[in-house]
Order: sequence, then structure tokens, then C-alpha cells
Amino acid sequence: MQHSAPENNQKVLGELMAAGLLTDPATPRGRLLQASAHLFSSKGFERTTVRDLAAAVGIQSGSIFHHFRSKDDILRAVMEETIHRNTALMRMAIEGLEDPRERLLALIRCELQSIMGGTGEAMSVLVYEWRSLSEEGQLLILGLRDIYEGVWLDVLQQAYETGLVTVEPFVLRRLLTGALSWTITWFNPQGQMSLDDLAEKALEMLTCSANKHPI
Amino acid sequence: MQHSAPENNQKVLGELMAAGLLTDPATPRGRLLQASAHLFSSKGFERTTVRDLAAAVGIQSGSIFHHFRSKDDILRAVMEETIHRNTALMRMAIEGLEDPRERLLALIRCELQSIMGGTGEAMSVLVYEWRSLSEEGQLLILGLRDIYEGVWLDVLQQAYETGLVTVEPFVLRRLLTGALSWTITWFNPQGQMSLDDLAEKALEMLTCSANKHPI
Amino acid sequence: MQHSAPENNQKVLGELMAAGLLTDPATPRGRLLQASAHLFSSKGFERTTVRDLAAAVGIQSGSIFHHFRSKDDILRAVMEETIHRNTALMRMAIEGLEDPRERLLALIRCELQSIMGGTGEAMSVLVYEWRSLSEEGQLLILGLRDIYEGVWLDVLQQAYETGLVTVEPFVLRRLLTGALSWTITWFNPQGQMSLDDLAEKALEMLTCSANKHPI
Amino acid sequence: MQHSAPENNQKVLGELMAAGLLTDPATPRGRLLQASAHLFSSKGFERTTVRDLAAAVGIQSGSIFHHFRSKDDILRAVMEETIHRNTALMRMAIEGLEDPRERLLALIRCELQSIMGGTGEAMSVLVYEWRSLSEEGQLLILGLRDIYEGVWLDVLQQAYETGLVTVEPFVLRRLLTGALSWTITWFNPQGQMSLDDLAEKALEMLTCSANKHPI
DNA sequence: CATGAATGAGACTTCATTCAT
DNA sequence: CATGAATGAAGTCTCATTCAT
Repeated sequence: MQHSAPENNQKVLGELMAAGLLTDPATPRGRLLQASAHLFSSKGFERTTVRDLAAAVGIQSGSIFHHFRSKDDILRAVMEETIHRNTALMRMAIEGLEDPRERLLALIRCELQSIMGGTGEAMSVLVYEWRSLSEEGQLLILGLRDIYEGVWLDVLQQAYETGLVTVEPFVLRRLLTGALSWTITWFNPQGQMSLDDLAEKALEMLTCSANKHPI
Repeated sequence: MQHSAPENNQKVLGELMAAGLLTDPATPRGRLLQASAHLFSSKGFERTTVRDLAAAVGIQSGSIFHHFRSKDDILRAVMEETIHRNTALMRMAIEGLEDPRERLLALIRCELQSIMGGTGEAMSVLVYEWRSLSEEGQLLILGLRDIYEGVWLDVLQQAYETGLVTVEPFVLRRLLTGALSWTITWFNPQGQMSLDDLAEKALEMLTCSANKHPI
Repeated sequence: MQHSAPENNQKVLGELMAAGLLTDPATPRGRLLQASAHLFSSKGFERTTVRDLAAAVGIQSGSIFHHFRSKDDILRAVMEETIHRNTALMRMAIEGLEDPRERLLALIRCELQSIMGGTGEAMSVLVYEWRSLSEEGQLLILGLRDIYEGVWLDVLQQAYETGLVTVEPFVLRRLLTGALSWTITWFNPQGQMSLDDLAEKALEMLTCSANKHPI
Repeated sequence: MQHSAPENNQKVLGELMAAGLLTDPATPRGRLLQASAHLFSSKGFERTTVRDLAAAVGIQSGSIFHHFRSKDDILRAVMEETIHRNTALMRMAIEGLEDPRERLLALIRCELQSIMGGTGEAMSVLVYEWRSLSEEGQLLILGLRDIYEGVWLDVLQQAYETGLVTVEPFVLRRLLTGALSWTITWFNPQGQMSLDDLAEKALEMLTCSANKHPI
């Protein structure tokens, strides 16, 4: 049931918090992560100073280091939590859906929300600031990323097998990753085209939509 | 004639050099631009120091500033020349082609080469380091970018009108920009899949060609 | 009362500090300003490096920028505080004096002390490093300068009207500015001639006092 | 005869050139010195780059060093020639004059012309850029300076003995040096007050003018 | 836990000077 | 003599990080 999503989301995210995989946005650490995700996403990691981060949550720059060991540590945490959150959200989104097309659309919509959403769901950071992460950080995140990508590959594999898409899942997912994350640079959620419209168009690009909407 | 491309490319690029729009890679300035494109592309603009750039061409850091006013100026020049070069290459690539599918494939292949090519054809810099460019620089490049994108939109419009693609050119181009530029992070030209294979797959994603060209 | 000057000075300068127009020399910022005034005065602004300034107060060069935005900002602050301090000191010096000659002598003595004094009263910086100040800085200081010069012009006007001097106040003040500020290059306060002697001679130059006070 | 001054000046300066003490302004070296005097005077030595100097005479920066060993050498030469020229001009100016007042006025007028004159007669450089000169340079110039100042002291001594001025020559000269050189910062030769007017006023300041223009 | 002054390495940039052409 | 690319030392300034309070 699509309409029950928000409540379910809250519940699942709450479980992640309880498990220590996600930080409560009500805590200083949580506010810091949220602000960091936003700033890293909009200005880029290198161009964001710890003073920017501190100012964004109303503390002094020195206090940042009571919550995180280093700036790099903040980036790592943002990415880690983003993956945890989005993996959970994606699983929720396809839960109960059977139709390959609907499942694929759900994932696309979910990822677009993660990219565009201003509430710390900073998928774009994960994509565009990857190189800014230290090597240790990259190794740490890589494992989580595989789990996240596993969800995608499952759904794409199903779509491939049913003929909905014709490009192999592995390649298709990577092309799609680029296509979706790039939307942050040009898509305006307040514009004429809604985020759902955009998701539909992205799906249309992947699938042979000509069959579905014959002219 | 596809086989005559290399020679023609040389000729056209030579003309651009003569017009002052492109720097001869044999000159110090040209070598610097090439090295910069490579480093900006692989490490990112902010993480590349002017000492890195100087070392890459075997000069001292201070000598950089005989050729460029500032580090930002180098980025601007890399972008500017990249657009000039790629606009010319794209026009060459579709010259004489009539079939919408072939034309679209040619553009995709051309852009992929620009993204992956290590010889200063740093399309990815243009895409990923955009925010690193100063505002004045951005304004300067924007005009050129429109010309470049104009070529794309023409070809996509034709594909749209003939039913080859079903997503509007404007949106489709932006999704494609992301998909193609992102390939730099994962595609290995020396791997099993060739760059031409990749181009075919990207086209297939857009057009659902499987239905039209059944195997 | 001449003998009460030192105490009054302390009081008035204390008020300026309370008003935020003067920095307490006991604070790091105050020590920095004092050292800067001294170095700018003795070596010149351009030949003084921020490392010199830092070394003079025993901190690292980077720490300077916690107190001032830029080197130019330091110069601006030195000038600003110098004007505030000296305007106050001049007003104090002529307070209660009626005789035009005594008033003029008081101002001259006061300015000489400001020029020669090593405790941040760097009038000479204001005069000789003016061109080193950025244009914005110059505009900022100009207003304050007018107030300071206003005190001088009042006293000179009175001297002019009473026939004590015969050159118009406007021209005379400028000639005097040069004459007095230049003393920093040749006058030795520890030498035979005292600072008060020098003030007397300067006054004598202006007023041809010999005729009025025959020996 | 005042009206014969220009011709005489030419002749004497020509002799200095022949003696190698002055460089012909028609030569590259001469043009360079003239431009340097002008730029040092208006922008200051430190803020004037060798590129500025080169540009001012239409050559490349590297070519400067065929004429001078270093930038410091240029400053030294400017000062040296300025003293030679002005010593000669001053001697010419008082030649044949007997009256102490006329002699003093002649010197003042002469020095003002040297300060304001745009043709390399950069007395102000000598005064304001003194600290920029290397120590060796300062030693070299000091001797010449004494000769120049000797002319002044002679005239001031005579004025002192005749009661025209009442301050000792030594002190008076130094006060006057400051007063006159500072005029470069505020006096506009194209303004209402002519340079001769200014000279008169400066003299009036020094002498007991009240006697001459009784109210 | 929070503060904010201090650190110090390192960034970009300038500029007098050299030297092969 | 002139050029102009190259040098390299030194300049100002930034910023992640530390630590005494």
C-alpha cells in the first residue's frame, strides 16, 4: 500500500536508529550530519569548511571534533548513514510489489527522492564526493554499497529476464546511476515537472516505452 | 565515410588551432592544458595543486603563471577548449549521416571518447568540476555550452520526431549527460567491453532497439 | 592643568576602549596592533611581513588571521585607532587653554609625541603608509581624518585671526604635517634637544616668535 | 637674471651628462630612469614592479637588466642623478643673488619644482623611498646628500645670521625638508595656487612675514 | 561537552632575476 | 642588445585540527 509508506518509513528508520546505524536528527550529531549532507551536496566537500558546518548548526568549529574525529570522518558517516537509510527505504518501496515495471519505477522514484531530498538523504554526496573520501573510508563504504546495489541488481535482473529492459543489469545500473545522480544539477522539484514525472520519464528511457504508449 | 575520420579530425582541429580556439599540444601551454585536464579529471580540481600541474609538465610552480593568470583560469581554458574541440568532433562525426539512429550513435560514441580519452579531451572535467569554476568563468563557458548542446538537441529532436526515442529531447539529453559522464568512474576501455560496445548499449537503453532490431 | 594630563589621558583612553574605538594593549589584538604600528613605522608596511608581525608578538603567522582579516586590515586598524587616540589626546591637550600660542604649541607637542612615541601612537604610519592602504581602507579613514584635522584647523584659524601666523590655516597645516611627520626620520628623543624643545622650535618657525619674545 | 635660467640650466645639465653624472634622457637608460622616477614617486618603490618599469618605456622586463644590475640599482641611480641634477639646479638658482630672502625663496622654489616636476626630477623619491634603498646604496647616496644639503645650510645660515629666520639652520632645514616633500601628496600644480605662490607661502612660514605685510 | 585562540602545514600567487635564443 | 620563458624564494592567506579554560 503506497499510502502507508510514510508511517512504515518512520518505523523502519526508527529501527535503524535503535540499531545504531542511523543517528537521530534531533541530536547534535544528527543535526551535524544533516547539515553536512546538505552542504557537501550543494557546495562540494572540499569547498565546505568545518567552520561552515559549525555555523550551519550554530556551534563553534572546535566543537565539531567532539562528535567526529575528522572532517573525513563526517563525510564517511554521511555516506554510511545515507546508504543504510536508502537501502532500507528502497526495500520498503518494493515491498509487496510484484510487477517488474512497478518495482523498477519504485526504485527510481526512491533514489530520486534521496538525491533531491534536503533532509540529509544525500545520495548525491555518495556519488559525487566519492573521491574526496580517504582510502580507508572508501573501503569501509564499499561493502555497504554492494548491499545497496544488490537491491538494484535484483530488480534489474528481473526486468531483464522479463524483457522489460534489454541492456544487462550491470551496465544498465551504472548508466542509470549517472543519469539519476546528475539530476541534482538541473532538476527543480518546484518546477513544472514533478519528481514522479521525472521518475516516469527515466523509466521510459530504460524500457521500451514505445510499446506502452503507442502513438 | 567513417574510415576517413582520423584524417578529417586532424584537419578540423588544426583549423581550430589556427583560429586560436585550441592550443597546440606541442607548446608549453598546450602540454599544461593537457596535463591539467588529466589531473582535474582524475583527482578533481580542488585536490590538484598547481605544484601537481607544474610537476606533471616538468616546470616549476611559479612558471605556471606565465601561461595562465590563475588556477581558475586554467580550469576555464580546459573547459573552453574541451567544448570547442568536442563541438567540432561531434559535427564531424554526424557529417554525412542521415539515419537518426546512426547519428545518435555517433554522438554517443563521440562523447564517450571525449570522456575517456586521456589526451585533453576532458569532457568529464566540464561536467564534474563545473562548481569549481568561478562565476565569471561559468558565465563565459555557458554560451559555448549552449552551442555544444544545440548539436545534441538537434539530433535528439530528429530521433524524437521519428519515434526512435519517446522522452522529450530536453529531459533525455540531461539524463544521458549524467549517464555518459559517469562512465569515467567505472568503465575500463581496456576491459572486455569496448567503447563502441558501450556506446551501443547506451543507445539501446535510450531506444529500446531490441524490439526494432530483433536478434 | 598640565600636571594632571597623564591621569586624564588614562581616563579618556579608557573610555575609548570601553567604546570599542581602541583596543586594550593587554589583549593579543592590542599587542599585535602595537607591534604592527611599530614595525610599519620603522620598516614600512610593504617591507613588514606577516611573519614579522607574528614573531614580534610571539605567535605563528597563521594566528594573525584570527584577529584580522588581512594584512591590509591591520594597517587600517592601526590608522583608525591612531586617529581616535590622537584626536582624543589633542582635545585633552588644548582643554582649558585660551592663549592661541599655547594652544598651538600644545597641538604640536601632542603630534610630535604621537609621531615619536613607540607605544602604538604611530602617527607616522598614518602619514607615510597612506598609499599602502587599500582604497576601501582609505575611504574609511578619510572621514576620521577630517575630524582630527578639524581640531588643527580650529586652532590654526584662531592663530591666523589673532595674527600669530600669517599663512592661511589650510596651507599651513599641510606644510606643518610634512614638517612634523618627517621628524621621525631624524629626531632622536634621547639626544640633546628634547621633544619639547623641538616643539618650541617648530612653533617658532611658524610664528616668528623672535619678534614677540625678544631675547 | 631670472629669465636666462632655462638656457643656463640646459648648459649645466649638459655638462653633468658629459661628466657621466647624468644620463641623457634620449637614451634607453635615460628614459628608464625618468619613468622609474615617476613611478617610484607616484606608486612607491615596492609597489612598482620591474614589469611596470619595462612597460612604461616599451620594453620587456628582462631587458631592464641590460641597463641596471638590479631594481635596487635603479633606485640608487634615480637618487644619485636626482641629487646631482638638483644640486646643480640649486646652485644655478642662487647664482648672482645676494639678498638672503631671495636666495632662500630661490631654493624653496627650486626644490618644489624638483618634487613636483614630472621629468625625472624626483626629489620626493629621494625622501620617501630612502628606506627602500639597500644599505650599500644608502651609504653611496649619503655623501652626495651632504653636498646638496650643504647648499641649503649655507643659505639658511646666512638667513639666520641676518635675522631672517630665528630657528637654527640645522633644525630648520629638516623641518623644511618634511614640509616641502610632503607637498607632493596634496599640492596640485594645475590648481588655483601656483607653485610660485606655494613657495612664497612656505617662505612666509619660515620668516617673520608679519614684518613684511603689516596688516 | 563547549569554546575559541592558536597552530602549522600547505595552498595560490608574485616578482626580481637569469639565460638560451 | 632584446626577448620572454623559466626560475625559485618569498609573500599572503586558508583551514583542519588541538587544547587549555
